Amino acid sequence: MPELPEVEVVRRGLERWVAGRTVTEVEVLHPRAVRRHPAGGADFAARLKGQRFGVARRRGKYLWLPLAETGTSVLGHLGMSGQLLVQPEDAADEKHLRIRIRFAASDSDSVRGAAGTELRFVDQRTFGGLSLHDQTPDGLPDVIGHIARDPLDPEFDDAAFHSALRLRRTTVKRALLDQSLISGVGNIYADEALWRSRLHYDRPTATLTRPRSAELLGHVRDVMNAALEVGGTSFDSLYVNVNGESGYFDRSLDAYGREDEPCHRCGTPMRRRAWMNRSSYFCPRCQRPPRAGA
DNA sequence: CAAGGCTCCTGATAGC
DNA sequence: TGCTATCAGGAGCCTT
Repeated sequence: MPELPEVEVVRRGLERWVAGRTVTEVEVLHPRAVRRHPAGGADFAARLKGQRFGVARRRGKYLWLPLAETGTSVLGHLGMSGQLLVQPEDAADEKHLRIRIRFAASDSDSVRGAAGTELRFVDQRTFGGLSLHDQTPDGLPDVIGHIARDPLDPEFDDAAFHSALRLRRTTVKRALLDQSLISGVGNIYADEALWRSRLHYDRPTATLTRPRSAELLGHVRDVMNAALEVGGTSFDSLYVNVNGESGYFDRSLDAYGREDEPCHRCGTPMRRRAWMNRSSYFCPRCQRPPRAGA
């Protein structure tokens, strides 16, 4: 389940292996993978052919590859199970291969070690996809104008985030998952940051003091940076990191998936609650629910 | 307009 | 063994 750190790892892999390469052929193998491209798979392939990729960019969980000299970008979202893989052209197709992008083998294609490789979008559950969009003047694909800056963005405005929390009539975990308030936080890291902050997921955002929201934001950043450290190294190895598997989940989770296991802080069994068609994991002792009607 | 709920999808797993 | 039910979840879209 890729969240911001995993997507950033993928972005770095794309920067290393794909930037500067020229597309020669595009195969769309599943229509759902281009459903955000209204003109359809054939149009997507035709318009991409012959274009040269610039350096991959990211906001929250969205990433995009600007096409040099056109003012358009290939926008990608990995959804729940998406992967972008750089594979040798002769490698067997993955079971859930959805889109294949082949590159020129010309002399101008000077990405070190990338000769004979192609870019593949693989996605089991088909929540993710690729699409082509015009860019706004600030370089953002036009369809993600509503996505807020993410907490690792140097221009993220902490004070504005706090003000927005105070104004909202919602609860803290909903706010963390609201990509128009803060982007890049998914269910897993939301639970982790709330656990670290000793905040219950149902606490109304309007009750958060400035120090509390600052602490929460700090923990969100800590959790993401820790995951990035584990997954975001060694981009010289083709197969390891372009797929965004950080290995972080197995080792370092304090909340997510730990129902009935002892809280790493106080030993109380962790609980799971059905919440918004998914789960919230929390420590009933460290993360006390808000008073009814508070 | 804001808030919250529904829905898309496939594979792993549990239960009978 | 083989079937069915349940769960996982990002974010666009719809309803209230």
